[in-house]
Amino acid sequence: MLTTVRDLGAAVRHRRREARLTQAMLAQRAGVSRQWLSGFESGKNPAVELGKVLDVLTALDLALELVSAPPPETGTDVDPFAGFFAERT
Amino acid sequence: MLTTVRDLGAAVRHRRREARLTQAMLAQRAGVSRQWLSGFESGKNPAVELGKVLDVLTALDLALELVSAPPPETGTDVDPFAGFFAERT
DNA sequence: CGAAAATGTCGCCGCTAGACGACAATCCGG
DNA sequence: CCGGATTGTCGTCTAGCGGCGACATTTTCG
Repeated sequence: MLTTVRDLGAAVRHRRREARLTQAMLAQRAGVSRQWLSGFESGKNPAVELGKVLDVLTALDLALELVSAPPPETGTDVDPFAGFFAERT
Repeated sequence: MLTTVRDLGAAVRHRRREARLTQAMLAQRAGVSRQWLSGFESGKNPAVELGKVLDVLTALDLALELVSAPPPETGTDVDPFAGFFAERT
């Protein structure tokens, strides 16, 4: 489950290597700069443009799925409609 | 399967409404501006920052998964989670 | 129907991601 | 150990994202 930019970057790197592609190759296929890809895979920039990321994923024949994340709260709540009480800080 | 910023935005909007949150509320919880959220849900900006998007997803108890996307050619891949959210036609 | 809430949109502006070129640092095979 | 390939990083510059405030529009509900 991917919740951070770092996770996503690492996953991409893993996948790229499986596909035996260099950063330069993938970058070109995805239409981004090699340097950008380098930084993204390292996850050092939390503000990477989503569009570019998706371009890279596409170039790797990958896509995203939305999954419900484990609520911080305890237990086994299988409640899709959870969270109707306002949490305020 | 989410391959575009638009899809992601639409999914977020859907989810937000299910959670009975206004843009303002969600925006605040996620630490983004209301206007930004408005634009993101409309998918009009392909260059939204991934970090902010992830913040919003987290605020909605959602996360991302990487799935292999069917290459234009080749066989039909199985994706168990297809249609998790309503697809915009 | 009318008022309030929710959402969309505009202009202005600061900030920084990203492109590019160049170079250092690694990695890796022969 | 050496040479090429791969990757990381550093400047510089530009474009455009995002925050904010204000207003228009749409939706909701009494």
